[in-house]
Amino acid sequence: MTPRELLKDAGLRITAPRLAVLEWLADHPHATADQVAEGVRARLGAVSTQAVYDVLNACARTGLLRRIEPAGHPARYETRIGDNHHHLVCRRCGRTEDVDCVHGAAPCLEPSATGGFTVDEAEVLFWGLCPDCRTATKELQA
Amino acid sequence: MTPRELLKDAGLRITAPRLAVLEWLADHPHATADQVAEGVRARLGAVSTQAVYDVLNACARTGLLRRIEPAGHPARYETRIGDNHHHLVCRRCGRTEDVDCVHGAAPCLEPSATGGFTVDEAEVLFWGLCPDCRTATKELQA
DNA sequence: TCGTTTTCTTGACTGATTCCAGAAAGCATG
DNA sequence: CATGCTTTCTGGAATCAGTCAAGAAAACGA
Repeated sequence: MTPRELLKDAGLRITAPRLAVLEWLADHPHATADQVAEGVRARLGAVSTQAVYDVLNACARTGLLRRIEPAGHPARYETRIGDNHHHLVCRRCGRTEDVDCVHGAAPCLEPSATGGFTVDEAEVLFWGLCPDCRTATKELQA
Repeated sequence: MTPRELLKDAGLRITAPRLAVLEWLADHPHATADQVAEGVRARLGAVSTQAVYDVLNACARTGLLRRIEPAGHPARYETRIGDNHHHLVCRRCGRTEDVDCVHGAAPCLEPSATGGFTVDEAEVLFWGLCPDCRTATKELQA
């Protein structure tokens, strides 16, 4: 589906900032709001920060985008949705990559005891160092 | 081990704020920095916010405390460490509860492809609504 | 084309957390 | 049990990601 169709189906108005955000994000997964704003401005010229946040929030709310919020790092967004995959996050730079599920379909999706909670999502985050940061850290220590 | 011994073994100086934080947190798991500060002040009198953050960071760094940072909520701390258990977080109020691992020892600890990352932790967070917030939400809708 | 509704702009604001400089402990040593 | 070095605490300013609010501008159903 094109971004245009996606917006329409989600009941959102079709605007230049929205199209630009969705298109740019399709080519640059796991980008931060800041990076999205930069990318969108490169295409459209001036776009307010607020507009970018509005678009990201509206799309995340309607399921067009998925938001990942790794502890200690700004949120990142991706257009790959619908398949519950997980993420690999670099502790140092926040770089994020997709990880498909190991144990088949839905791993760890069932907590052993919900304590009365109504669970609607299981989030799995793998923490570590990306290749670049590993190299950088080693050099620091040497 | 007493808080005193824990600090000593970790190579941290034994100070009133540190003892108070560890003791209070042992009785109040999953507390936020704010709640910890309040609890500590109730015992010791004036303690700066900064001191509380310093203690929490120092203890988290040396492994005496575990920090949980649910997206959109302030960080929470707990003294239950060493057994890689997971958490159940309420989307609405941030209330956090422990969840033991379903699939035996280390579930989902192995991503299918690390993409060059060095993984050192697998974090699993279950999102949902706690009993109180579920009730509150229902009432709102009614 | 019009009027309603949503979205965008600008700018101020918030909440959690960190940075900084100096004062006040802790503790290994003599 | 003094001494001095080092870590920690205080107080206050600053940061950062993100939100709130009011008015202007654009979308789209009729």
